[in-house]
Amino acid sequence: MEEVRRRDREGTRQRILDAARRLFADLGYDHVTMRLIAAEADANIALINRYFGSKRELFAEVIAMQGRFPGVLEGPGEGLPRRLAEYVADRLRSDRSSPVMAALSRSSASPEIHGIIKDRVNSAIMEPLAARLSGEDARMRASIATALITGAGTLRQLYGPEALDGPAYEAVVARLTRIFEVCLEG
Amino acid sequence: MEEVRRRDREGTRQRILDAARRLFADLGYDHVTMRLIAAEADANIALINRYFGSKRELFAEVIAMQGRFPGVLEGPGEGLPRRLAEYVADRLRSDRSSPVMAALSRSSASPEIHGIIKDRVNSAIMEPLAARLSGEDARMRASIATALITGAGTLRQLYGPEALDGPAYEAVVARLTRIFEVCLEG
DNA sequence: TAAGTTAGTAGACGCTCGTTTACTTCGTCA
DNA sequence: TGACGAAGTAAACGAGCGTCTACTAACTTA
Repeated sequence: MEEVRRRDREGTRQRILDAARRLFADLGYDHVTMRLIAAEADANIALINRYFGSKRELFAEVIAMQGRFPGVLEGPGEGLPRRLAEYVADRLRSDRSSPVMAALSRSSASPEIHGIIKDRVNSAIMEPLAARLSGEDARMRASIATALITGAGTLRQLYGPEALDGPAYEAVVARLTRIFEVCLEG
Repeated sequence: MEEVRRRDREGTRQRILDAARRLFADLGYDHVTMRLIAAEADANIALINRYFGSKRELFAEVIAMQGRFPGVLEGPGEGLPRRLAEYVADRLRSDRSSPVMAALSRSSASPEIHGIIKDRVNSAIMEPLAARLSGEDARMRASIATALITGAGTLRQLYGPEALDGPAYEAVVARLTRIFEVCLEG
């Protein structure tokens, strides 16, 4: 009954990348082991380092994949607080929406990859957000918004999908929209 | 020149506890090793488990120590947003103010201590904060405030003490105060 | 079909982790 | 003074980690 494995370099590479993205998002950098990635990808552990060099470089490649977040920053400026609010509310109830952001906030305490995370937060959130803001202290306001976004991830991790299960989705979005308005206005 | 160590059970226990509090706040649960705690406390590694049982139980004892945060929630209700804003602004510039909170947000991805952290966030922040709020969705508003507080810790960890070094301290506090007002009002 | 390239595999390497055991030394009190 | 309890110590345990090497077997090409 043993299935004979077909050789497929690109396919195997992709399976490893997919498994790593899922696991890093769920568990964070430290708690994902090479053997766990290999098992989840149904691939041999030695192939991970052959295709990606090291665990650190694999994480860097996962993080470099664009998540959904860039979509939030596009579009008209007036709807930005609302789109940020929807993004945060989505993250709070179902996690799967942005695995890259989840991996970022779950791995921020690992010194080995600190630079990778900092660069990605800078280039994907902080800088594009600050560039959209006018008035003084644009970077400060962008930082507070970033804190709220990442904090939502931590909260979700702590309490699970039912972190905010009481109120209706629309009430959460409305509250967050007003907060982001106050946060971002010049 | 070798100093002869005096036997001092309580003193050694306290040195271990202090070292653990510092290290857990700086590095998070996973990246603090028993040997690191022993070296920082200038104590033998075997004494840690003799006095505290295990690394996990030592962490629980560190977390159970009351930090400065309860002071924020006391006092008149009208000044609450301002006090929360000052607390968050303090955390963003100098870290030492609340080691327990720092340890919490830096260890939130460790499944081994998930229950400890969740219980502490609940009893020290979420529930007392929600109890102070009137109107509907008190818990939702408390959760958003908690997300902002913990997110500030993550930001601080990512960017260091200069996370918000541009603007004046007062400007940061003013902005955060307005955000917490919008966040908490019924 | 034979030779060469390369995807895939098994297993070990050196290291660090939390924890534990066996032991030594200090201090106290009969 | 001598015995005993306890504080402190050194070293090892087994397990898990990321990484690497030697090997097998599938596909390609001449």
